[in-house]
Amino acid sequence: MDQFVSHYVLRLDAKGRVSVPATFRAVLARDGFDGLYCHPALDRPALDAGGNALLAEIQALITSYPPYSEQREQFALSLYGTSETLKIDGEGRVVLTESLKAHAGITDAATFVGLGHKFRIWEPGRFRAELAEATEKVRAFKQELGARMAAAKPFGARE
Amino acid sequence: MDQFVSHYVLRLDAKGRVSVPATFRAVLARDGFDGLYCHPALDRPALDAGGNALLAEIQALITSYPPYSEQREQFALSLYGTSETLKIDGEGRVVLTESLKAHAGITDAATFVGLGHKFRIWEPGRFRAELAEATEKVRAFKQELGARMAAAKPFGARE
DNA sequence: TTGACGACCATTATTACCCATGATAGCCCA
DNA sequence: TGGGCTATCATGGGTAATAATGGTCGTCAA
Repeated sequence: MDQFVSHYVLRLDAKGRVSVPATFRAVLARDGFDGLYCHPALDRPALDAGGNALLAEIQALITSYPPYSEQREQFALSLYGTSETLKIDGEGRVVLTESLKAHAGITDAATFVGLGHKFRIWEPGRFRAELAEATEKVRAFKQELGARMAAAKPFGARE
Repeated sequence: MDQFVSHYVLRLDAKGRVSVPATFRAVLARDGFDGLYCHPALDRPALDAGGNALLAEIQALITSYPPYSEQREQFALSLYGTSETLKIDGEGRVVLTESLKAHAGITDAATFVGLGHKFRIWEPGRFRAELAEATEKVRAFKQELGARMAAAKPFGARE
């Protein structure tokens, strides 16, 4: 598997260390990124984290705006400027910086959530609320979902 | 056969392991997926499971929404975030996580139901009820279908 | 010199891996 | 065509490996 899936709740120890889930570490290793790239999510009290795939996505977003444009400067600042490259120790743990923890409201535990090419880190209580809300909205979309899938692929299509 | 068909009731052992039906394992092997991709069904107390075909379907759904859109983030969260990639042991068994079992109400037995490119896992009692209800609806629908076909075309017409 | 950080080592619970058994179904051969 | 033989499957259990977590001890820098 080369995607981040599932979610895990892990605790921070007295030194602020928290284990990156072993399955996520395996994806990072395959991705070839040494360490963990991490930055505050743009519009949520959570952290985006990942490896080269996440970096590439950010780069694509920034370079989609012309050089020296306001948007480009602002995206570069708020993404690159707030990013951290965290070291992963021999046991697979990282130490989140104070500003990262503050943004997400993380104190003694963190929920790691796979989103495919990247994953997100939440304060567990906030994550439960976010998941409940997203699940609710996704259910409401179910009708549209059927229509979209029919348009995207012919019936019975397989890979 | 490269499709999941038929249904099987299998028991969980004391360690929470349950055998994936041998015929389903054969389909997974052909599909090339190592393990079992599994997530709670969106609008049913059951689990969707499968291999690359299911993963590709989910990926197609998510990427059908524009990057950074709210809908894409919500689908990614409620699908990837709640998914698990379960390992299949040497005897063809998996252990369902607590959250998966809770969603489906599975305790000591599970019904595996083939749905073509994926299959569904139910608590056996709930599955019987679901099947009865579906059968009822299909009967009603078939009557309507017969009436529509009769009205639309002469006898013996084919495409 | 004190506090933060990195490199190790320790512990425990869970998980993955291995072997064993009973039942069943398919097969071969008389 | 009946009878046994064998392969496969579901199931059960023991053990080794791994993950998460906690702690210790230097080292470097403020």
